[in-house]
Amino acid sequence: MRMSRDAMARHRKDIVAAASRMMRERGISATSVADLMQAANLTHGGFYRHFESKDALAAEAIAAAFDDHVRGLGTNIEKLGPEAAVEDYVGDYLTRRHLTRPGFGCPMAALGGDGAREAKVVQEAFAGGTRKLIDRLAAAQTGAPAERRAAAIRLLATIVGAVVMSRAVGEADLGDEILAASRERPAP
Amino acid sequence: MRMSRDAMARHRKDIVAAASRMMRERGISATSVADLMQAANLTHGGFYRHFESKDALAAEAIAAAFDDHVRGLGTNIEKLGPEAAVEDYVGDYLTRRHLTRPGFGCPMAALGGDGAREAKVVQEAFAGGTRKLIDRLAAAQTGAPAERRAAAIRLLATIVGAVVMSRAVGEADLGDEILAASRERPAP
DNA sequence: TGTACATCAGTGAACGCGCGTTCACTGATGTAC
DNA sequence: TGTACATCAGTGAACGCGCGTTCACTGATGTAC
Repeated sequence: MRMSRDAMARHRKDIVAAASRMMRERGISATSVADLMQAANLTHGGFYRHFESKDALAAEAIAAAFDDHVRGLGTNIEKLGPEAAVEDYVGDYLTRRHLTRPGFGCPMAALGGDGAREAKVVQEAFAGGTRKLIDRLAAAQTGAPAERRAAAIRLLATIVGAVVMSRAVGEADLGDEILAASRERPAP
Repeated sequence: MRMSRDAMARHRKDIVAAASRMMRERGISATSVADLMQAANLTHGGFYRHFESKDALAAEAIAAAFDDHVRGLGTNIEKLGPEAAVEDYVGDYLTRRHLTRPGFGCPMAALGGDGAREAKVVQEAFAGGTRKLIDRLAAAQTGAPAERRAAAIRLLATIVGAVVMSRAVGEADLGDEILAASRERPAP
């Protein structure tokens, strides 16, 4: 039956939230419309009242994941100051806890590999989210202002690569070695 | 009809080579058995005379991709010496040419994201290949011997992350900025 | 070395299954009066 | 404010499609004699 506008808006958010988490856990194509609608306590038939296609939802889910991720970093910068916040961010990023809970972690580490082969609308969500994340990290960077952005990108590349590799190898010892080596940063 | 042992061995290699390239281009699950058998000039029905399952082939294809990749680096080390070879390796890695030809590039950058959700046998192939790549890079590293392995891992993480991010955003300008920033290495 | 025959690599149709998407239907919501 | 009714969010069956895997069959290969 017809739902109230409020209920519909709530359902839409539930679907995006379920997709944001489930896609980070399983990958985009391995997340079926039926599964995620069930996770949002709905049936799959109603999906197309909210989204034009699965791709359109994927784009929104990824944008939402980046927004959540960047918001966490921003909150910490306000609380701890830029230097300590970045240190915290990297420290949390390169942990076994992050490795094993991709649904709550960095969308680039969880889905960046998929992104290369996704529809343009999905890649645009990656681009927008990545810009926001780089901007935040660059603003929190110390060192010569002209170099802050490049340093932020390099830092992000290192931790994304470390988590992708650690997850791919599936071996606790090799994975931990990769995390540990990436945690040590060479003296600037 | 029955094929000679030589023909069968050739076909097996053709299948692994086709899978190694196609999986890096399309992802593991998006590469269908029928498509890759066709790429190897065979029909899909014969697949199971060679491999127990698609997962078993994926593991072999990834191991082969790492072997090719590591062999290229090793050849360069012998030709140019460790320092110049690593510089060359990183230079080639962080190029638009590498971005756009994943089928011939680093298997970790192309498939690492998929690896997190694959069967154990596939993750073992990632682990084996990653160990070989780290070993080669570490041996070619300059600086304090105790730090060489960690430095190699950090370097690898940075370039893998840079390529994953560049491919995911799909935008030439942002992608190029990520490559360029990752190319500049902070003074040691 | 020659021959009879068992083996088995490759073929192509078929299997069950899950996918994204569509659709007729239901009944509470929102609106026009 | 109350009422009649058009709208449409959600349901669940159905659609065509491609997937990994299986199987009966074919005929060249490899082997036993």
